[in-house]
Amino acid sequence: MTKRADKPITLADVARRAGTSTAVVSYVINNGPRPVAAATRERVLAAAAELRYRPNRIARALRSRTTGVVGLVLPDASNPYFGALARHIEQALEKRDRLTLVGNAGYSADRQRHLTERFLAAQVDGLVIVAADGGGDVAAQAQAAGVPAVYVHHGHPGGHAQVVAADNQAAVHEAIGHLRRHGHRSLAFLTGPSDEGPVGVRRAAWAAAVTGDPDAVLLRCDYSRGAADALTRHLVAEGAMPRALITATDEHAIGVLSGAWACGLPVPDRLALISLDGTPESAHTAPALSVTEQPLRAMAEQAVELLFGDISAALAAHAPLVVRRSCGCAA
Amino acid sequence: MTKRADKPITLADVARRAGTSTAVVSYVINNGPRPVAAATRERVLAAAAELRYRPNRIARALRSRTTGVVGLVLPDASNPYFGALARHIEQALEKRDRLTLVGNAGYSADRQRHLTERFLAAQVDGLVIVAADGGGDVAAQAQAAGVPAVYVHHGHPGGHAQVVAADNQAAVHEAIGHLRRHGHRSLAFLTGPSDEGPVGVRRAAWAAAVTGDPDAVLLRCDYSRGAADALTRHLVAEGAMPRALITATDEHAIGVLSGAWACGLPVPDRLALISLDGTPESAHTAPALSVTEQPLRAMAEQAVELLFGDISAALAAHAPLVVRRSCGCAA
DNA sequence: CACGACTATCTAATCGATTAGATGGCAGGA
DNA sequence: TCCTGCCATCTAATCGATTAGATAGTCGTG
Repeated sequence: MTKRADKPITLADVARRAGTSTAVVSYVINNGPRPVAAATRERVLAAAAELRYRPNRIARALRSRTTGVVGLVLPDASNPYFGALARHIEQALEKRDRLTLVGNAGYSADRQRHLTERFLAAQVDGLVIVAADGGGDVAAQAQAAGVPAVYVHHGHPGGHAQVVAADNQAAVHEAIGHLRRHGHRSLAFLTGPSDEGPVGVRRAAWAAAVTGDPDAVLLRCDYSRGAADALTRHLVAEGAMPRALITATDEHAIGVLSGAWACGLPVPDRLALISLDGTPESAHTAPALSVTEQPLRAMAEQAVELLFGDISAALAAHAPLVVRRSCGCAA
Repeated sequence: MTKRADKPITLADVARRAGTSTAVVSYVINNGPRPVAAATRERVLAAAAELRYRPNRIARALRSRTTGVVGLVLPDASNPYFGALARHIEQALEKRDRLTLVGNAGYSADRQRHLTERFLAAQVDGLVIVAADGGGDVAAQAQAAGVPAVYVHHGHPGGHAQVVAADNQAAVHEAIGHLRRHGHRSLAFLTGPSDEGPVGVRRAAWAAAVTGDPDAVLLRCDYSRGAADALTRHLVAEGAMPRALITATDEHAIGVLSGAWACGLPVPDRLALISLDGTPESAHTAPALSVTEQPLRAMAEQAVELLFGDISAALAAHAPLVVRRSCGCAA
């Protein structure tokens, strides 16, 4: 990266121009902590404007020990669920005048730890962690350094950091209830390879609700459209495709839709489908997905409030059932 | 945000523990600029490890005038195209040991400018700008402050910042050629409300290729699935739906697919479709979209290389045609 | 007219890491 | 033995903003 050419304007430059000390300039810029005479204030403001002075937040951060920057650890921003969540978190932080440092940790505990370490070195004021299955307790790592941290979407079992998540159990019950009202008695469930995190909660809620049903099938594949697509084609070819399915994520649901289309399996006529994420994606698939909609915005806002200590505990937000076409309801 | 409780370990603490001056500790931590005796180096390293010393990058930044942080200005991270691009950019920066500050400017020139201002105050070492239609020339704003900046996806007309974009014109030609080989003579084009940026290039390339064809229809709607969905339903209801369509973005294509499904219009039989983005989304729609695939990763890497001065000009990257189902080709 | 009580400003220490210049010690050559 | 060089290390200035403590003016009152 090319070196910056001209030296930037400093507080001292403005002070010189306005004929005051650096202290009064600082008082003017920050409206305090001491008052400044109106006339002087004018001169300072004018000088700052003329020189196009821009306060150096790094210097301020060094002195005040707070950077106004919050770190956001994500699994993968290109997954629309996490992308949307990230966007809402960034917005909630922006509203509080904080900047957001992001990092994608993928699904690796190591990279998660490494990223957190770098954020801590950068002196972030706080950390929002969107954890994937099986990471370490990075919030503890941050808290050991005196930096507040909260989890969103997925907490660390045994850790004592706050966690913001939707009420997944209620969501699953709504989905199951709805499909049963459509007359389905046997409900399959498609989830990821492990049972950690909110996805595990979802699976457990399903399992509890279908105990006693010998036909209740548990399917698993990676969290990707491609994997769900392939699995669907395979099941259809084997004649083993269930008639009603709940998917743990939209990625799964979209992959199933794609596989079903490729096999000529009509949805919802031959396959009723409800997904448990409800990202904005789900409204415009073919057919449109019925979902329980994770309140991403509310979750993001709660996480930030928690981080700032504005609230002391997160409420499990309700994930309402949004009925569209894939469950079998009419348009 | 709660204040941090215990005072952090500083270089001076390590020096005291190791029985040396702060200078040697610094030399050890940074491997230079002066050599340190092996025995001393050991002692310093040991002391640092015992105290769990973590260098304060803010202090380092103040002194060295470089923060190791790059700002990334996005329109909207929850749009999967931008989300995926953001992810690749973050990764390319990470590879060079830089942290990424993100901000979503929406589609507002004002918020774009505001965000840039904040990034500059935070002393970013550089700026990667993914601009939406109609923003101001924020790269110029950065360069005036001596901070290098590059545009990705969309440059600013008249600005003299570097721009990384795919070869959209070639992509459009490939798409048109492919649909013509399917026997379509009349090709419609769906784009956004304005003709700025790469989308404008795409539209212009289409317009040039279909001059003389009185049936070539230009359609416009907002960059959202919902808008494209609604437009499609409307056109089908009016009997005005074209038989072959190129969409400027995947968002448009997905909306069209969704609308077509809802109207019972079969794709590709009654509507052949090619989209010009080719995000990962497009592989798992129903039916799978044929696209010209924007080389997001290559674009992200070029942008970062450009920012660091590793290359002096961007090559318009090729956006290959990926044939799937929506154009009418068989699986 | 002088003194306390303010008000408006200035001076200078501070945050933590970097690094040029100063210093001390030891080896080898004259 | 003394000097030159070199190596390892130390001292202290520096980056830019913040802010407590010191210092000038100003006003009112006894």
